[in-house]
Amino acid sequence: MEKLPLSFYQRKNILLIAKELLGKILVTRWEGLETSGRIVELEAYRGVSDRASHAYGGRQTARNEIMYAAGGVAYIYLCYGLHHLVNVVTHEAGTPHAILIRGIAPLEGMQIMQQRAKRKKTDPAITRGPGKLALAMGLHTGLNGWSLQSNDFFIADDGFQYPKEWQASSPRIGVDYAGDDALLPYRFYIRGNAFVSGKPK
DNA sequence: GAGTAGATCCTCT
DNA sequence: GAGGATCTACTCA
Repeated sequence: MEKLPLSFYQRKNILLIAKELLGKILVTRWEGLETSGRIVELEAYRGVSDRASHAYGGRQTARNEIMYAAGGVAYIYLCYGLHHLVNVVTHEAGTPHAILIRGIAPLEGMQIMQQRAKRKKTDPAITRGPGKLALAMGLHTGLNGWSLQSNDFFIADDGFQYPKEWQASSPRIGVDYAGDDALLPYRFYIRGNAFVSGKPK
């Protein structure tokens, strides 16, 4: 299992990177507790020309500043006041591209995730959906800007690949406010996987 | 099972 | 001062 190199994130084609991230493994190791999961759903946010992106029109604020950094770091922010959402920054420095991780299939540390989620009802799908996923993996806004080359939070490749016919794309979720850009097929997911958010198809 | 209200707070206008 | 890259739980059927 190998950590993805900076060169992987710093390529310019975010849609290609997003597709290639499907099937990769997201790993965190906080305080000796390792949790990991295979990425099965994500969305691309293509910087200044994408109305759904925080950086649309070249906006640069204290919150999204990290999107302008060189690829290979995490962009984590708070949404709706209570959910932490995890993004991977891509492209070279100065171009605010990011990929939102929306769903993973747990591999290691399932019990730790359950504990972190503190669910009333037992729910196996605690890593389905961006908010829950961040909670289960122990990710929060304090980790904004974290390098994915570190040893406690990174994405790895174990050689596994989902068959091409399982990979699908669709419009993104929850971005209706973005007008025509809400229709762009920038969401990539694994067809039929239980850890993909939204209605099963 | 489907539809919806409420939570909750940071960020930008 | 408004609204958001969400989720849960409650209602009604």
